[in-house]
Amino acid sequence: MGRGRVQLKRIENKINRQVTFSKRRTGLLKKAHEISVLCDAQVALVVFSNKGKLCEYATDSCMDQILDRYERYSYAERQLVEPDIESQCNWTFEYSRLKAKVELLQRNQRHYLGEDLDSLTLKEIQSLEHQLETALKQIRSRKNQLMHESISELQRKERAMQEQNNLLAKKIKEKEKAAAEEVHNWEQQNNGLNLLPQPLPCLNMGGTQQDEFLQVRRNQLDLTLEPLYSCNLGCFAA
Amino acid sequence: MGRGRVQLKRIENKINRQVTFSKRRTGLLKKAHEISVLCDAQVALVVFSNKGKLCEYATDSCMDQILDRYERYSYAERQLVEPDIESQCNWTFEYSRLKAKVELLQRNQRHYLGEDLDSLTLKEIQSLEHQLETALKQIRSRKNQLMHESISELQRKERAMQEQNNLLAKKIKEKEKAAAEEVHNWEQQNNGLNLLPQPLPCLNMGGTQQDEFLQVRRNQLDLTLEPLYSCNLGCFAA
DNA sequence: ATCTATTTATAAAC
DNA sequence: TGTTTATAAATAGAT
Repeated sequence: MGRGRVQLKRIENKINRQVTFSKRRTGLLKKAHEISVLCDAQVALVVFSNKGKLCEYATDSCMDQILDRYERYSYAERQLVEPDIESQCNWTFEYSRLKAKVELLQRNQRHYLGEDLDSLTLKEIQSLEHQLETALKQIRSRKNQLMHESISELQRKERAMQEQNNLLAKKIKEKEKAAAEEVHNWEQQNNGLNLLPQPLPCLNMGGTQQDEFLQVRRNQLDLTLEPLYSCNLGCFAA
Repeated sequence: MGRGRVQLKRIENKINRQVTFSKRRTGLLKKAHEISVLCDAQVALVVFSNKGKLCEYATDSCMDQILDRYERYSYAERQLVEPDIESQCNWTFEYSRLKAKVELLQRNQRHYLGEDLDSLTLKEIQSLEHQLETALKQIRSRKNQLMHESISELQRKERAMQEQNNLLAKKIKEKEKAAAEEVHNWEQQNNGLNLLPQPLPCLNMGGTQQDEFLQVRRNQLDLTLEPLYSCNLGCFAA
């Protein structure tokens, strides 16, 4: 929307990116609010600009409530078997243990994402770098594998479709031939005696009769082929 | 947008509301994705229809990460009010929520370390690769910073030590000079008369007396210098 | 789901 | 950031 068509691709010009961000953020928040009101939906929207600035919208300003609901909803999906059963007495301990674990994991995660590095020593940083390099190698290897698989699959499909196309082309030819023969029969039945005396070129015949005949023949062919073409297009469209 | 102007007010007709919801939800998700890509922003969007159906969008499919970031971001603001207050009754829920969180974090961690990749789609793998590349850039940048700091620090130390060395060298020279003068005095006091008649070369004198004297002088110097050298070495070793 | 008339959103320019 | 304007997109209502 706007004077130029827009490509879905990072805007490289920093100024433009910032301007567009600002405008679209406004639009996005507006639309979030609209759907929330119009359709009675509960919406939570969190946006971090690439500079890290936070901007949020939540229906009725209940961000936490909605995120809680979200987590409940998605945890329910993730959790097939819940543990429970822990005896009451060591819950407190278990709970704080888990809490500590979560904090540690989150700290690590931040490091894996290149955040919060100031707390690390040079040695730790180097180790982290090495870990991520190794990980990246494995990830790229897996990516390549998946891409190769995807390519093979596509090639397989391509071959299958090519075969199907050939088959369809063959069918079309057969139909054409059949139609041509039909016309031939029709010629013999209706013009047989008239045509027989003229097997040799007759230069002064004038195109009229011949042309008319060809036109009729074409119309027949067209009518015959039309359903076939439709079918073919249908196959491609599917 | 559309044939009629729209009022920002709950659509009462249930059918229309549902249809509008469906259309606008699509639009909203699209716009969330667009701003995310175009402006390099991180977006998390959660929508519950009024029937309770969940629909979500998150940049790079990292909903949990973004919500985590959000919580960290807004945690600072909340910290004043939050903690305790949970009544016992929802401990069970809290506990399983934490447990699920731990599992999720561990799963992510494995991915960040390049393990357990088979469960990811190509798209997810690519997103992971991109995340790690970004992280690695930041990590390397931090590493460089630390190394530069380290280098500067070492250079500073080097300069300081150089100065100290110069100082020490100067002291040594002074000591040498002092020692030489002492010797000179000693010569004058003890050998003054004997030496005066021999200012001219005496080829047959034999080195004994002179050599002995020099040896004594050296010992004096050595004794004087030893503690100084130790100190100096101590500085380098530190 | 598909089709349009219309309203909105927004890219570019200032 | 705010305003303007030409244009692209979204979508309300109809089918």
